[in-house]
Amino acid sequence: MTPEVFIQKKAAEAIKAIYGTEVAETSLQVSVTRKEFEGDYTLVTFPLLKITRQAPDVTGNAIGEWLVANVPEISAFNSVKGFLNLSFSSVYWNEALSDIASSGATGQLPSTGKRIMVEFSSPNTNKPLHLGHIRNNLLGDSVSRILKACGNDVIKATLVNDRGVHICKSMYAWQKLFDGATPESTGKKGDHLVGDCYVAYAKMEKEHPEVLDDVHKMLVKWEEGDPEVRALWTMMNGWVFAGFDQTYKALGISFDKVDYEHDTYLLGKELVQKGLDMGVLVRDPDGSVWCDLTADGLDRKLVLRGDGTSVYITQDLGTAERRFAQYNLDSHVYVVGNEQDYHFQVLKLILGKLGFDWASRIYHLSYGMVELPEGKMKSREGTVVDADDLIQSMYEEAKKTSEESGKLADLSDSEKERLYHMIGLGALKYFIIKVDPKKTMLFNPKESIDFNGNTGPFIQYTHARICSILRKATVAYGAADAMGCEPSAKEVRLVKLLGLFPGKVAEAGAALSPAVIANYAYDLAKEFNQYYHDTPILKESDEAVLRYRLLLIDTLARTLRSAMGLLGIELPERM
RNA sequence: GGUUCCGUAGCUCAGCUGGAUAGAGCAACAGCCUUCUAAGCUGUGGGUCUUGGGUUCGAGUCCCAACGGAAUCACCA
Repeated sequence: MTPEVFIQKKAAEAIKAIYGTEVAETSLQVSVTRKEFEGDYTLVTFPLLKITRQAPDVTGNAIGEWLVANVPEISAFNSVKGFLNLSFSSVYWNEALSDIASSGATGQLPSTGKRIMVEFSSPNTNKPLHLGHIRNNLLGDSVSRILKACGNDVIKATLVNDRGVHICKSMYAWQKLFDGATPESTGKKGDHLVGDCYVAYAKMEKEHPEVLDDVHKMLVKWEEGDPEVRALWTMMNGWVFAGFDQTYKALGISFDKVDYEHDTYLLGKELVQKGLDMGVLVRDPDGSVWCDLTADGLDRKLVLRGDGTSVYITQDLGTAERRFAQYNLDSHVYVVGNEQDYHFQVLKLILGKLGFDWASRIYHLSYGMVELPEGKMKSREGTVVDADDLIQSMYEEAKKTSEESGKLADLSDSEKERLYHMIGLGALKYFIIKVDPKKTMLFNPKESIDFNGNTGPFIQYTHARICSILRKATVAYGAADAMGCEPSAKEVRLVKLLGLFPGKVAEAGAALSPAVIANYAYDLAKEFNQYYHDTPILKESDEAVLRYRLLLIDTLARTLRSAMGLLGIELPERM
């Protein structure tokens, strides 16, 4: 039970005892006491004045006195205007720390028995990944971890967009202009080589618009299974996949289930027939099939062309149906940019009309674009921030900063490599993930991502500091040592923060927002650094206090690891 | 034009289901390393929370309108 819920319960008892009125526990407002005031938690008494028919202070004092007299955990109170500030006893905080320490501070919530699929990344195979994809990948990966911590069975899925006009364009340019170049012959990463083909094609089409006809012919041949076109397609996609794998590996991202569009693009047609039979969909005279959404405030939406071929949404309908059935899903999260808000609105509506009750349990995690100071990234204008380049430059930055500090001279080269990668990636991931997903965010390549202040490396550094102390400690300690000390105000603040973790995990899961966890981890790290600055730990002569402090910071380090782990960020023991 | 999202310090961002004097970081300035890691800590300056109404004991938060920005409204994906 959280302290807030505990107070709600006890305050309701107090009101019943004093005023003889039953109030719903959940209607009582409890919050953390602002630091300018004495106390740990605050009960807002304004809403109760209707019941008590007394002035705010009188009401506050009456309830406060009852709580102190009848609830051992509550040791003191003061009432300021409509705010009743309550202090918990040291014993209460010591038990709280003991509980957290013995549970391991993992942030894992009890099982819900639900299975959720999270689809993210879903790249096109005609160009390398860029910063926008990084945001998608990090959000998807982190939300998967968070939903798992919320007690769900999570399946990470991606749908590779490996067929269609876009890849034919790259293929066409390669045939015409690249003289048999391969990743091996050019030393270029496969996805980048294919990306170059795509750029070359765009240029070619601008000068000779007629080449588009050839590309369409190529697409028709692909659909007919023409061996030559298929062989080229297989080869070039292979290059791209190899390149993507490398980038995913560098980002520390993986999938449980990979779908390919060449397998799924024909799905959904049976569903369209079902919709027609149900009368949910209508066929126009030209043979095209539509869903009328005007009653829902939207337009008519095409779901099948007059010639019987699918459009984008057709396969999405079919893929969703297949996934829910095949995996017995309870819900499905799609991590897709907010440019597709309309698409998902339509998708949910149509699936609902087709009679699937799970349609309401489809969630579109709609995230904002990453913009540069000069505006949107445009691949045609060469203003995209390439994922591989960015990861590499973060590594370089981390290496430079670490070498300047000179603290790691005794590490082996491979340990250093690992550490630089961890720090560079930590900086990048945190930078992106700390921002509320739905907001458009800004990235300025000229001011490279910071390593000071509210950043990933700050939290990593805090962790390394704690580890350094724990390494030097010569006494053993355990959860029982939580009881051995009268905690200072700062220690109480830390324990209070530690206790928030499970609630933050739940909040982040409900909101599909890893940013909640990122900001929490920062608060923890910040609070620790202040504590660290003016509270000596290893020099403490009272052994009971020393053990208490070691336990406290150890629990802190564990919580930081768990929280940052949910963001896919590792914390080093030294840096 | 319709729909959706956004607007908080010079810049990048927090602000939980409405609660006390709106918070961090960066940048600027001033301090703190013979003391557990200075990627840190402390302090100073910086705000009519876009604007105007409304709801109520109480609004950055909820409602309405205006202004500003973004996305989308394809027989593209």
